[in-house]
Amino acid sequence: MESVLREAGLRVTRQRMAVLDALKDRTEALSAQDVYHEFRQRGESIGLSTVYRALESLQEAGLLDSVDREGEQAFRYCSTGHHHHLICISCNEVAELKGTIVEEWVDRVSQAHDFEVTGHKADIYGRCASCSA
Amino acid sequence: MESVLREAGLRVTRQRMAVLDALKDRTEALSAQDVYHEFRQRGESIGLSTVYRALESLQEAGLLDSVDREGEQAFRYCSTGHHHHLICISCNEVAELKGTIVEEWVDRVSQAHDFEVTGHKADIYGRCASCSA
DNA sequence: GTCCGACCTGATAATCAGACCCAGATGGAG
DNA sequence: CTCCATCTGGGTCTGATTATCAGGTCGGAC
Repeated sequence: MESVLREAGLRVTRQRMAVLDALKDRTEALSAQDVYHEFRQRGESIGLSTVYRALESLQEAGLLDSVDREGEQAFRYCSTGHHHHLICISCNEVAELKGTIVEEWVDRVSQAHDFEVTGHKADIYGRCASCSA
Repeated sequence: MESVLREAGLRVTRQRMAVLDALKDRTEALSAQDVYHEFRQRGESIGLSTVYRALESLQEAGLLDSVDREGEQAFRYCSTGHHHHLICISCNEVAELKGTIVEEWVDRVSQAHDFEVTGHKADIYGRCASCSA
């Protein structure tokens, strides 16, 4: 686990490991505020700024994916490689979607419009099976 | 133009017409702040809250589409009917993309995951032909 | 193991989009 | 023309995120 941080050129600090731990083995997306409050409730001390920075650098390192949530950004520990998400707006559960259909669409339309793509969003929002039951 | 507002059950006010005018005949997306400052520079008086409210109701009425911009929401006057966008991050130009490939993908994966879809995002970001030149 | 500089942390202040409030203004139905 | 539900403005509030900066710590060099 530490090695991942090292490989990303990040120092291994208690806080970064703690943030990574908070997200590892979870399939929901948590916002910086969520993570911060979880630590606080558990009595662990960490600065809010640190949580924001940790999440940002872990995302840049490719360890976390971020998903848009009404007015805030949430993060999920995801497999490497590009993919999309199925996001439950009720429990924040996020399922990964592999596949290249979306990318093919992006390539096709961007070429047709002579458009230089820098990124795309393709996520699905709704209620997961257990929440809609 | 007024009729569109009426049909949407909205009163026809100077402010709403002005906001609609500011976006009509333009292919870029403008944020509430953008619209507000445009009015101010032109010496026209309008409240910021009013701009937010006007954009929101015009969007609900289906006259405007909104696109995500780094940390803020921007609006574009679009054709009716569901579609996606090609968004230039340099000049805010937004092109409409018709087609159903994305919708088919959404249907397929949501059924496979027993997921009740409430919405999806599928927009492409980059630089338009003239900006990347 | 010790040292030191670069990087990291945390508390607080600053920012920034957007929501809220409420008194006053005004569409538009009758 | 009247009336009132709706709309407006502006000032305040909120909540997420970023900036600042002094002090702390990681880890390569020795």
